[in-house]
Amino acid sequence: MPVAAGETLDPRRTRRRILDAAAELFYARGVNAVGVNEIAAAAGASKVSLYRNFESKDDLVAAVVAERSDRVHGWLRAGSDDAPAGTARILKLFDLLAEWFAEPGFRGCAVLNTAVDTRAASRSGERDAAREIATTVHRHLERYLELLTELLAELEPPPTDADFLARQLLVLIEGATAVAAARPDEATRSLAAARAAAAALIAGRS
Amino acid sequence: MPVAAGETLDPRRTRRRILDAAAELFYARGVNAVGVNEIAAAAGASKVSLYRNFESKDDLVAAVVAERSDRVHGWLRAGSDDAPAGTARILKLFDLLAEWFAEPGFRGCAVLNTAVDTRAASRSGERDAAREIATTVHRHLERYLELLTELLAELEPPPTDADFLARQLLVLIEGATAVAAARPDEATRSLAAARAAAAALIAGRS
DNA sequence: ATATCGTCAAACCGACCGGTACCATCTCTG
DNA sequence: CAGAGATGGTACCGGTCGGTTTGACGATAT
Repeated sequence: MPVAAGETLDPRRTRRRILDAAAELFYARGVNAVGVNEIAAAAGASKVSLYRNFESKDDLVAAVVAERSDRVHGWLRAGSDDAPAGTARILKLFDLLAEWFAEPGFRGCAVLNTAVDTRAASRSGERDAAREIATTVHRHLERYLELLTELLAELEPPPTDADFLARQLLVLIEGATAVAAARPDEATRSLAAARAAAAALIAGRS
Repeated sequence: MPVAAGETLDPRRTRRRILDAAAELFYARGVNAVGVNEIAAAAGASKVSLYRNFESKDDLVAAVVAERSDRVHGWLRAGSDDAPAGTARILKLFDLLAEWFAEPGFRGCAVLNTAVDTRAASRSGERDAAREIATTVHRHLERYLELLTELLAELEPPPTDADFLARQLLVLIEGATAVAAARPDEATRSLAAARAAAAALIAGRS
């Protein structure tokens, strides 16, 4: 959820501004509750420019969620490799999430929220963009598993059931995110519980 | 997610049919993707009847989600008290969820999904119904914590940190639900991971 | 038989939806 | 300077949204 450091803020590039405005509005209010007119206005762009850069609203949604997934994972990887390898590095992920959850505009995992918003379309394979969104969601979770599996492999001794343990940690992360989104006032408590559970599971690995 | 046994199926009561139709459509496609016309048609009722029974669409949504929360918790309590008290009864919750996740129309937790669908409205306290929805979501999670705390108290010896442990189990449950909703093909695996994590946390309680 | 109640279909309302056409403007490149 | 391309403003398209109105129909109870 952090603003990526390396990206240019407003180089007057229309597509960039539209993507940023859409990401913010979609995250705050949901894909279905935000119209293209409002996105264009918030981006300081015209609707024509929006449709010159994106085939459709669904296409814009797909682009936004893909970028969001990239940013989340880039942020997690960048933020965790400071910590010493091993258990500390895994628990650092939870500390990073704690920062995010405490931010004012926190509304849960943008990727999974978008999956919920577009749940109807992404099933029966109607639109290309809808399927693209579903693919991004799948990939988002898989990248979580990849990251967790890598970090688990750094343990000494490495766990024999790294895949299974990684999935448990993923469930803890997404569970804490979902509960925290529904109860922002208890976000810190839910994340602390998840972090402690992660530590206990790692310590008791087989 | 089961059909409640004790309720009359179709006693020609209009309000009942509207609630059932709305619940099904909302769950399958999301609150924002279903219009009142479609709900009335699916219920075999007229739009006038819908608006005689509910003040607004938001009011209907609030009624649907409240009923859903009741049904879920009634189902979990009824299904778990068959199992012997102790660890088995807690793990029985995960087995019940496993059945649910395997059903064809599974789309995640209806209550949390609705919270995501209505995330914009339920914040700034605009509509009464929107706040009612937020309250139902809060209560839904609290009932989870109450149930888990009760079941944990039955352990021998009871855990000293039952509240904290209950929150960990809640995170596992909702995490597994969220991940399973995004990846129905891996729903069973995610839930198995959550169940094993729950067992480990309970076994290692302080 | 009359009155009441809930129901129905259909037309209708203003607002907004996603998406497009048209044209004036601006800014880069040559 | 000239031309090309991207941009923005505005009006517009058909369709759907949540919600209301009207008037008739069929019960049920007095």
